[in-house]
Parts: sequence; structure tokens; C-alpha cells
Amino acid sequence: MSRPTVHDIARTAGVSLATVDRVLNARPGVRAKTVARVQTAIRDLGYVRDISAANLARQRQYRLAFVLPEPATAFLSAVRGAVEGLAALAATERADIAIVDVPAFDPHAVARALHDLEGADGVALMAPDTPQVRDAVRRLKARGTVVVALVSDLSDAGRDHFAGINNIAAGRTAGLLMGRFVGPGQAGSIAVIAGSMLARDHVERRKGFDDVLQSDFPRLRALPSVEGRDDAQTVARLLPPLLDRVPDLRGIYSIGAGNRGLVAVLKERRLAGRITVIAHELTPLLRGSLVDGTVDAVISQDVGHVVRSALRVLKAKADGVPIIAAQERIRIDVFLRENLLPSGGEEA
Amino acid sequence: MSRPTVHDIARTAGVSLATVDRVLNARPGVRAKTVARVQTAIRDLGYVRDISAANLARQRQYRLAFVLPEPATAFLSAVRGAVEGLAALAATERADIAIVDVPAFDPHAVARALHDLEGADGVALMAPDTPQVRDAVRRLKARGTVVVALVSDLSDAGRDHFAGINNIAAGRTAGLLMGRFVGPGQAGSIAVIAGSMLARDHVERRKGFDDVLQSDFPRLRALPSVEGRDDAQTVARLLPPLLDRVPDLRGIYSIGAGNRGLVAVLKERRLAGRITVIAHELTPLLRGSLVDGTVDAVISQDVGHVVRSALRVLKAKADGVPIIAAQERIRIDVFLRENLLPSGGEEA
DNA sequence: TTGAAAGCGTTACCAT
DNA sequence: ATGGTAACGCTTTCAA
Repeated sequence: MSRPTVHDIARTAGVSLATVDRVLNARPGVRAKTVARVQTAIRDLGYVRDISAANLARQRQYRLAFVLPEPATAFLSAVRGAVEGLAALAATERADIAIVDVPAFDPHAVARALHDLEGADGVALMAPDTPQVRDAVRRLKARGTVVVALVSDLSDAGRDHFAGINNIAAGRTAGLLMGRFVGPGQAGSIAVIAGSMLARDHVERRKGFDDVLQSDFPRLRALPSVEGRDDAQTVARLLPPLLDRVPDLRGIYSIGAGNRGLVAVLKERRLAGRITVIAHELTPLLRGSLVDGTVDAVISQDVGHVVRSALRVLKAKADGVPIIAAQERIRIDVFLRENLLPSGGEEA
Repeated sequence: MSRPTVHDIARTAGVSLATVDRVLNARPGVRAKTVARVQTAIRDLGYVRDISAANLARQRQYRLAFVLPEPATAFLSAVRGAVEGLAALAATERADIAIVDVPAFDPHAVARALHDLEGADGVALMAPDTPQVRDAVRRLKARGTVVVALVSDLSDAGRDHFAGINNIAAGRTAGLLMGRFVGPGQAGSIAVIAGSMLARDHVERRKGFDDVLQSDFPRLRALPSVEGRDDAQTVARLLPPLLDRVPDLRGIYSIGAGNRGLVAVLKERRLAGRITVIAHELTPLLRGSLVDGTVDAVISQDVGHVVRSALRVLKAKADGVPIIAAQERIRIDVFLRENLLPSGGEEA
């Protein structure tokens, strides 16, 4: 025997297909008694609905958008690539996904972009956690659009879900590796490069890092953040003076992007391999730097996962069906020289 | 306008639905000229097939099996859980998944089990890489069944695909972490506990571990493997005499299962936190051991990924459609105290 | 409150 | 070599 269908239910309950459908979708216009009869049949037969067939018949189309910052860092390009790939697939599954670019670090531009997105079923958003952004998100939500924060969280009130890693834990992981790699009982300074302290993910990573260093490696001192604006040029300009001032440098923690600048400085000063360097997001540059020993560890998140998770949540919340929380937890990946995958860090 | 359908193709090409279908599925019985006309229409309209509708109409049922060793270790239970979960989902997608238990380390039992699986569309198999197993696999394949090796590889001739991590790289990762965690320039011995040297994954991990220690940390000496048979009791029995003989022990590398025995011995001897311990597979026990500091790092593979990947490959190969290699690469996960996820290590 | 019948996009059988 | 038509499991419109 194969799986029971709506026809089977209709037959055993002695009603028509239409009535079965009404009960199945909790639509009104059915007597309580009839509902009960159908429910019984459903239970007895162990019926489970064929989602594909349902969607086929329903012809549902989801209107979704991903809002991403510009200009693109290597990491953001990877995110964009993942979204584009998913958009192609999602088209098959009745979802239209638009990508909207917005200047980074510009809350007003984000607000404008969100305004234009009125009427969408769902929006995934990577933006600074500022009042303007939160207001715009609230307005969108009031219109019935589902909003998911991507990679960098927005405060609870402002979004329906967060798709990304726990950035405090990511910072703690970096701190633990830094302490252990520098060596037991070693003393010295650790330089920290961040993109912007407007970016909530950066703030959180810094906090986690500091916490672990303080509690577990008190002889290591984390210096104040250099703000590199996620830009290689800026990092290359700000880092050397810092290095000149710090005689006991044991490591560098790069929280955000602009790592090309960092790597260039390290090589120029012949520091590559002589101090412990930890950075975020497995870009091609950092992959190469792991291989040649310039960087010791990369803390990462699988952009494919993040984006797919955001899409799943967007669809689920748009339909009002519950999400499986455990399934949407994004792992904090640790990459070292030896556990790099042959090519892209992608999977499914 | 919505997406073009077979009807649109039929209309613009001036043929019937049946002919369109023949072309779409590369079935014979269509004049080259007609094929060309249809192809053109397909291209012009930018047609992409609706998989759900196709599957609905096709009513294909896949008969699949996962062959797993008994008795179950914690890791194997996780694998089984993942398969069961997937089986529930897969039922929705027209796949029947059976789980077949086979005594571990018994190649003949595996061969018998495979014999009984004749007629299946696909089999995922976790078994020792021995001649009997390889022969049985070849017989299955001759009957048209797709065979995927799971977690532990079978030599190339014997299977269609391997779903699992690169175990040499996993061993190298363990070696790198061991060397760096023990500390720069430190000398001493590392004990190695394996399950069985019949298990190909264990052999490969050992090799990778040794290679890195030799090349990058020559002052660390890896001792000959203790064979714990993946059993806590056995490990607890064999480990103490070894510890007594080694005065300069700096670390322990546990390649397989039976880690409850290892942890017990470490605590009894008050070694917990005093030597570097690295093990495989994020079981509840090892998760707890990371938290309390008994174990320093766990190299792992996401069983959910492994199992889903095996299923995808099984279906694809059964249908003769190509797989996307990059998508089926399983990551080597590194878990430390700080990057543990709240609950199960599952995701999607 | 209920039912009949026509779709959704694809495939498959039976004619021609 | 090609076409007509009835499925597949579900939803939806219209009528009763």
C-alpha cells in the first residue's frame, strides 16, 4: 500500500474532497460533527499531506528580498553569491528573491530601502543596529512583512528572527585559540582590528574575546580596537603605527574585513608566522593565508547555511508555520591549515 | 508573466505535450528536426522544469537501505537518529529507507546483509574495507544497486561514492591542534587510542596525525596505538598500564569511540586538564568533557550532513543524474569549549 | 453546509 | 514519429 491521499480520507469519511480540504486547512463552513469524522479518518489512515502537490495546486508565490551592504567585502560577495544561487533554486519553489544593495554604515539609506520594500512577504537584512533602522523595521513589520536579521543582529523588538552565529561565542572562541596558540603562561599584547563599532557583530566579538582573555589568559593584554572600516587600505594605514608602539606584541585579532591590508603589513614586516593571527570568515585570501602560515586560525560561518536558514525562516513565518529552532542554529566554524576543504566552503 | 510550462513549449513549437516530454527526458522516437524545434522553444522561453510536478506525476519510489554496525557507540546512535529522522522526511519525498544492523568487525555478516538487499535502488554502508565486503558490494552493484560508503571509505573499485570526511585531513587537524596546544618547542610522548586497525577511517586518522607530528612537531613522539575496540571497558583496562610506562606523557589522541573509559581514567588519575586530550565526534560525553576541561578539542563531522548527503547521492545516482561534488563535501568540524552550540550539533 | 469538477505542471499509456 | 488524454495529490471555484 502507498501513502493515503485526500481521496482515501474522503472515501472513508464519506465526504467530498472539498470538505476534506476545508478540514485540512482549517477553513470555516463545516459542521463540527463532519470535522470530527474527517479528523478521525485522517488519524486512522495516518495521513500526511504531500507538500509539493499542495504548493503545485496552490500556486503560491513568495516575494522576498535580501538587503546587503555595499561596497562588498569578500565575505559579502560570498553572501551575495549564496543568495543568487539560492534565488535560482527558489524560483523553482515559487519564491521570487530580490537583492537590494545599500551603502554600509548608512542607517538612513537602509530605512529608505526598507520603505521601498513594502508589500514584500519577507525581508532578510544586514544592517547596523541603530534607531532609524529599528524604526523602519517596525514599520515593515506593521505592514505584515516578516523581517530576519542576517549575520549582524538587531535588538529583539526589531526583528522576527536572527540568522547568523552567536558573535559573543565567536569572539570567545577566538580568544581561547589566541591564548592557547600563543602558549601557556606567555605574557604580551594582542592587537585588535575591528570594522566599526556601529556593527553589532563586531562589538559582540570584541566583548567575547576580551572576556576569555581576562578570565583564562590574564597575562595577555588586548589593546584598544583599531577601526579599519572593513577596508584594506585603512587597515594598512592604521596598523603600522600601532605595531611601532607595541614592543611585546604576541598576536593580532582581526574582527572584520579588510584583511588584505593586514596580511600585506604582516608580510612587509616579516611578522608572518612569528605572531599568532586570528581572523573571521573563510575568504580566498584567508584560506591562502592559512596555507602559507600567515594566519593561524579563521573563525567562520557557512554563508550557504546562513542564507538558506534565512530563506526557510522567511517562508515559514510568512505562512505562520513554526520553525525548528535547532535546525536554524548556525555553527561557529573553526578553520586551521589542515581542515580546509578542497575548494569552496560550500555544502548543503 | 509566470514561468513557462510544457504547454507553452508545445504551443510555440507546434507539437504535442507528449513530444515535448520526450525531448525533455531525452526519450527516443522523435525526429531530429522536431527535437531541434522543441529545444529552440525551450531555450527561447527560458523554460525550467518544475521538479515537484514532475515527481508528482512520476510516482517514483526509491527503495534504499542504510547498513550500520552494532553495537552502537554514541556516534553510531547519532547516525541512526539522523537516518531515522531523514526516513520520516524522505517518506514524503517518495523514498523508503530501511535501517539494517550488522555486527561490527564482522565482514561475513556484512556480506550476508548485502546479499539480502538485492533489488534495492541504493545502499549506504558503514563497514570494514575487507575483501569479503568489497566482493559483496561488487555483486550488489552488478545487480544495479548504487552503493555509497558511509563515514569509513571502501577502496575505489568497491563503491560509487564516499559520504564522510577526509580522515587523513582529520588526523592532520588533530595533530596540528595537539602540537600547538601542547606548546611551542615542548617535547614528550603522545598516547594514541584507536578502535581497530581494520577500520579504514581509524587507520587514515592515525596516518594524518603521525605525518603532522613528524613534520611540524618533531619533539613530540606518538606512541603505538592501543586498540580499544571502540569500547569503554577495554579502553579503561588498556590505558592505565600504558600511562604507567610513559613518564613524559604530554597528550592523548583518541581516534575512535569508547571515550567514556578514557575520561574515567583521566579523572581517576587527576590528569584532567593537565595533559592535552583530543578526540573525535561530538557526543554528549565529549561535549561535557569540553565544558569541564577534560578534553581540549573534538574533531567532528556533522552526522546530519553525512546522512543527507548519502541520501542525495543515492537518489541522484539511482536516477543517473550528476551530483554537485562541492555540495557533497563534508566539513571537518573543530569544536572547542567556546564554540559548542546550545543543544544538539544538528542543522540543515 | 456540502459537493462536482476544473485546474496546477508533469508524465505515461494507448492510439494513430 | 506523433498526439490525445488520463493520471499524480491537492486546492479552488461555482453551484446546489
